[in-house]
Amino acid sequence: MMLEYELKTHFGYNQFKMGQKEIVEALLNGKNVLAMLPTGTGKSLCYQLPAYLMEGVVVVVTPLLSLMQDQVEQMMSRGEKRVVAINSFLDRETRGRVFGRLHTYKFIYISPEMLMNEFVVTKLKKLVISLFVVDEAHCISQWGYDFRPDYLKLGDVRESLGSPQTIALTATADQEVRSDIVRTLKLDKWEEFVSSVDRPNIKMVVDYVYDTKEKLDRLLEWVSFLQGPGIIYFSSKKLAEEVAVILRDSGVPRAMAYHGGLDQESRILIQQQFIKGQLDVICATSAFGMGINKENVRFVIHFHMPLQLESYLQEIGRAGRDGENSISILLYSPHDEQLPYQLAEGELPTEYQISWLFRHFGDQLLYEWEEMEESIQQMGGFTETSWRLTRDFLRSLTNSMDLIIEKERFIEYVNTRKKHKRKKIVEILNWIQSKECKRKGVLSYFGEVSHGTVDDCCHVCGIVYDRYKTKCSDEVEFTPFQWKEYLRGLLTKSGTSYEK
DNA sequence: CGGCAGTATTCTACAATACTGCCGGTGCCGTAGT
Repeated sequence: MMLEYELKTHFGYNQFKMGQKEIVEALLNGKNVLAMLPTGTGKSLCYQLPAYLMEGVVVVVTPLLSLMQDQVEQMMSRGEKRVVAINSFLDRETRGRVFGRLHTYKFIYISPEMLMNEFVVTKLKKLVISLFVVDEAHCISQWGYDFRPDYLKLGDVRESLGSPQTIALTATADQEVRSDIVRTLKLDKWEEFVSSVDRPNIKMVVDYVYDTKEKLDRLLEWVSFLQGPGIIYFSSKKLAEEVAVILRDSGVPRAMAYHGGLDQESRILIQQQFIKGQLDVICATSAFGMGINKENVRFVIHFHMPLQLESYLQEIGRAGRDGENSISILLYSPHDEQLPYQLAEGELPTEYQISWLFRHFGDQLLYEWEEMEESIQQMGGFTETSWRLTRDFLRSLTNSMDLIIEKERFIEYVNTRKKHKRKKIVEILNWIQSKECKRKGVLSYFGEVSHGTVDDCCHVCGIVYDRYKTKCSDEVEFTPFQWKEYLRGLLTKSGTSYEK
């Protein structure tokens, strides 16, 4: 009753969406919360509403500056002026002003990296923090160990802020990731709200092809067959660009590539054009997605397999936000898993690189190596990510440490991480190659039981492909599984099996 | 693993083939600031 009134006053809604009220109540009862809610179900309301009923400021940790910006603008347009984003976009002058009147804000959005800054933390300590929010909390587990290590230190920051009441929000996290989040943030008592990851309106297809050439042919067939708009995911920026060109040259003029190598301006432009319906197809890398709210995406195609099932689920989850039927297609050809393996390994230094480092620099690693950083990275052939991990390790060394022992410890850590990454790839690979219902496979990975299948579920259970056929063009006839016969013929002849 | 670019090779000179080595995805921050 009471809460509905507040909901109406602050947000203008008459009632809560599924799951929101319970979370709000738990927060108002002083509990820490880990909430897993599907995207588009109003995650931000879960902390914004309680914020108004609590004394003090809300600190929101967000992974992307663009998300931060979106949130702030959205709140401003709703009339909430006491909101600020603390990030590297702030020029010196604004920064000074912001810190000068920090206590006047109700919502402070901030990146994990900024929270590592002592000055920032000192300032935050002086405030009464009613709620500490970690948005997209799966980033802790997915990025924290190597890509953005500051995510892993959020728990320490939280502690130094006096362990304020906390809510971690995410859309996709299996049991392991959820306990990772809780452990990292050092939540002692917490309540979990986990809703199903199943999206019955998104149909799942794995399309097994013979090689890359056939994969490209299949991709073009699918794109001309399927109703747009759609997203095609690649693990290569170059290929994403190339396919966008091919599509534009072959009857899909409104296709563009999107990846992290583009400058900020083009990224925003392409994203906006897609959202506004001025583009039909986006050829993207994993850079595309977080925070993109487009209702009517009709298909998601994976040209390359993602590095883990969580990513897959998150990426196909960008389809069918409007609840309408949508289709996801993963193209798999034998040995495709090699690319994920390579990418995953590139995040970590090899044992050889670590040994080389110790052999060549010995005691220097305790003191004067930082001046030679660049050349060490170059000479040792460290990737940007693997070097950062190595560098953080070197920085943690002190004079009193035994280098041999520390080296072994580091190698062991790296091996554990490597094993974990390989396991993730094996899991998605097993799912790809399994002959079971695809939905069932994904759900059981997330610890859920499939609630029975409908007629239109996945390529194993059966799909009415014509439902996803493009409506605005008179395409020639398309037989979805004709290629299978062709493939079978090929394989029988060569005697190889693509399922091994 | 597969694709690609650059170089080497090849039965005399242009153009095709072979060999070698490398690459492949995600994003904060940076200074000084009360």
